[in-house]
Amino acid sequence: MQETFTISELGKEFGITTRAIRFYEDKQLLSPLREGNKRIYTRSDRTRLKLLLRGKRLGWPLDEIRDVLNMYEAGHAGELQQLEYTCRKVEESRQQLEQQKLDIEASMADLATIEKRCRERIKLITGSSDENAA
Amino acid sequence: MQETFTISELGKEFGITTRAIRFYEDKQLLSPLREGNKRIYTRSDRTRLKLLLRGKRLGWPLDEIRDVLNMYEAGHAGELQQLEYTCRKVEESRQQLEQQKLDIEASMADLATIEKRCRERIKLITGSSDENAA
DNA sequence: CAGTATATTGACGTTTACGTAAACGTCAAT
DNA sequence: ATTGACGTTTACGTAAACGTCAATATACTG
Repeated sequence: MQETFTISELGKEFGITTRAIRFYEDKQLLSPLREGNKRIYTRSDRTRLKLLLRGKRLGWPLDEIRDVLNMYEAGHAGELQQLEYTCRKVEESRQQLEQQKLDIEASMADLATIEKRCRERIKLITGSSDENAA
Repeated sequence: MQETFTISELGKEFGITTRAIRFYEDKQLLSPLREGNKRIYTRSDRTRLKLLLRGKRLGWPLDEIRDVLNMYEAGHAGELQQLEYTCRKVEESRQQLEQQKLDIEASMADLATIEKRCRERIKLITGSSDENAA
């Protein structure tokens, strides 16, 4: 694996535009190095981006994602206040995830019901009658 | 349980504004009856709203949620085309949910790591040293 | 050295999901 | 008769999350 990446490499890898990546930087979710004025992304930056996109797939707003991302570093913080704050935030996120988990279970069950009904009706139509036979 | 509901009843029950509920109607996610020009919501409408909000907690856009909601009725459809289309859509949604499930597992694991680090550091600070003792 | 590819920074446009206010109707209670 | 709580429509505003130029710089490539 490479040590560093360009913006377009990351864009291709994750299927997003460079505009989006710069936007994330604007919103303080990334802070790549500069070589001249070109952005250089480390493997750590790449990981942050990967985590960011995971958060997006869960429908989280960018500022929440930013907070979670910052917890990774805050876990090493020196100040008690900061550590305790992070702990609380972790709990919040955990609860959100639990709720989403429940929502997923429920949705899955519903989809299963729908699909079953569909398949039964399809079988009824295509199987038994001659209505549409050539 | 009541047979019907007013817009503000539903608003209160689910902690959303009436403006939001009307907006969902505008976007074809709800279609309450009218009594005069006042909206009357049946229990079925209420269920749709509940499912809608579940979709929102999963970060789904409203038009996707609308499609899923419509599957409930499409499951009873008469046309083969429609039934097969619905089946495909169900599969899509199922895959999305699977992906979100994976994302949740991964996020949970990460949060656990962060919390562990935090608690260890906190123990180090509050437990051993006299740095901040009165 | 002109051309192509890749990068940059603005600036403005767009979509989604509502919020907010205006202006009005309806009905019950004071 | 008016006040207050609820409802309505219409219209404009707004925050988030980018997309879409345009103008510019830098680098390599034939």
